[in-house]
Amino acid sequence: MYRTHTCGQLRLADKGTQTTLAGWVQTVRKFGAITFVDLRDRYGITQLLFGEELNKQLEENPLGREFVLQATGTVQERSNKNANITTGDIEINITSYKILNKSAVPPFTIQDDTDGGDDLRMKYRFLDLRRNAVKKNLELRYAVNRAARNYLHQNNFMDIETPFLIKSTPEGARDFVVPSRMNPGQFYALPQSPQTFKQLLMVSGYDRYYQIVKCFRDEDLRADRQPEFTQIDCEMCFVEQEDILNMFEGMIKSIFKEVKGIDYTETVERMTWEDAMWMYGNDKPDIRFGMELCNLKFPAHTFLQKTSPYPSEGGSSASELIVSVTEGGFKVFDEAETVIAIAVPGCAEYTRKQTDELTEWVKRPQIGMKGLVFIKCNVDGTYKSSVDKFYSEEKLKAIANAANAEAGDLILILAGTEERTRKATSDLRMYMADKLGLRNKDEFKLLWVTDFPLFEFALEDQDGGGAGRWVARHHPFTSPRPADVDTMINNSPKVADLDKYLEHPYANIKANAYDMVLNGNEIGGGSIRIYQRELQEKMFAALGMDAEEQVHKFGFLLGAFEYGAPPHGGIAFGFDRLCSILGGSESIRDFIAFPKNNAGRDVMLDAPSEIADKQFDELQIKLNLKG
RNA sequence: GGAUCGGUAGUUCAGUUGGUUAGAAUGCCGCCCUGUCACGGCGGAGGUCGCGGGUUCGAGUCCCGUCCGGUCCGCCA
Repeated sequence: MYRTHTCGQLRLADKGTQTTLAGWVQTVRKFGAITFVDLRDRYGITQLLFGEELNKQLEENPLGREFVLQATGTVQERSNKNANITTGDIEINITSYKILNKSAVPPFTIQDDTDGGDDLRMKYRFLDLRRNAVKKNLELRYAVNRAARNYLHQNNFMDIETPFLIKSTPEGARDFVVPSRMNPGQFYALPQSPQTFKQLLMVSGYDRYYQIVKCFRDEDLRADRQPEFTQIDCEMCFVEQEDILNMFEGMIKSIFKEVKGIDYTETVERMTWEDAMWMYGNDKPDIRFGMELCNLKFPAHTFLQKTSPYPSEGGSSASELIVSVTEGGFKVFDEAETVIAIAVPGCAEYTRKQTDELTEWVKRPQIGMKGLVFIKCNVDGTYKSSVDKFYSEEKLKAIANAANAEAGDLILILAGTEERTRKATSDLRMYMADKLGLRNKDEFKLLWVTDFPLFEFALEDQDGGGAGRWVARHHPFTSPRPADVDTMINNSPKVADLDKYLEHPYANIKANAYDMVLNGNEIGGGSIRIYQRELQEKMFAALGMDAEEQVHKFGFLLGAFEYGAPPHGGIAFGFDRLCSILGGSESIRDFIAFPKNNAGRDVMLDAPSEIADKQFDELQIKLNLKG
């Protein structure tokens, strides 16, 4: 037997117990005739005391950091206790020990505040995983996994595995492909999600399915994006959107309760995609704080005209103004497609240096604005702006009112083309919220965003000269809202005038789809699916697939829909991202045991790598590298 | 595909206007120390300044290229 207890187990109540521990040497503190050793395992750290005799043995055979040690002795009370660790009241008076294995000097310290950089830690990930900080993240991940499984099991969901070697259907993200030796010249694809399989399982009558499953996408990475990632993938039969939303906000609340001890009792807020874009400029708004967008000027885009929470005063067809900003002779506003303001609380005292810094921030290429207009709403009721010579104090006050600004607030205004300005204002809102500490990582706020557009129109040539086509915003199996089904069936997807694609009936079709948003992050998304062959064919056709291609790519699904496919829908949660948000981290890599770097490489394995000529021969594949 | 920041001791970093032998902390090695827990004291070793080229009397420092890493945009149904 290697051990009788773990290094996190023994307490003062165990005084006098004979024990054998096994673990890794964290530190060695030598004091002439006695030596203290901190022994670490997964469960904690226990102090070992080597007395005079054993100390002599240690001098002949010294211990080093990360040596694997087995030690036997008696639990005794410490004369100086350490309140920082759970075993701090006791130590083990060692009577015998054995070095089970030596260790090279590790390239960085195995401590919470390690001296190792990310690069080095990833190369020696097996050492990094010994650190408490990383271990806690993996423990949290396992807790989320358990909580999700418990909830889904209690609600009759059944875990069914689906294949990883499947068919390539390059609709959305790029597929990772795997050559088939037995079928030369042919390739499997790794699943971007088990989407079609879970729908087939619904056709098969497994009315509540789930899987915590790896998915693969061959796209460029980010701090919160990995080429292989894990989803909590779910599907249900005989449900409407409402049923799904209720079931899965239940799951998230259950996870909050079990993992974080948080009673999330309030109803999860809901918002249409149009409202989200209008009020936050973003389809995954962080609603823990205000600073909603104030739309001072905007083009006649469809989504803006319908749900404006600020009813326009009369309004022309080109732009509807809450407060006219086109009367002051300020060219930037006069010529802009869109002008949007936000009121930043309590920042009216910003200095010239600080406002200049904000201007530089919005001018960065990633944001891409040409400048920033500000209005200071002074505490004494006066207004001071960077456009004083164009606008009267009354006008500034009107803008401040429209933006819900209070005395002491700083109004920031961006102007430019619709899409860019809306996104930039949204980014600026998040940036200011971070600056003001309004994004507390221990505060959690959920939101359902619903009624996404079913289609997006993709111009193949950015200058507008080339062709364009409809693409599915969610995926091609998403059903339209019941109210929009007829619009879809009765209209041709053909767009005659590319400049006016927004006037095509398809641009207004909304999907029976929903995203769950947590603190400004999309943590899950799903939809009610199409389950009739006719509608699915219409959808494929709208995306530019002719009948032959449809059968070639998705014949199995269309065929299945002819044999009693039930109404169904589902959702998939980004498991890694959910864990990182619950753990208060920006990066999902911290919650993955063996992550890839931002070039998709595993720096520990040094993968991907070249393969042997023999392997190419067996696959009958030849390389044709460019450059 | 693009933007941007970084690469100097095992590690984390500093290095002035281009100028003597490239520094600090920590880790490592040796000696001392019976109550430490970030132990302490004394001493020591440790460098192809990512790589290649250029400018210069002289380059860690300036220029060009390249490789590696971080972040972001595009992309991610």
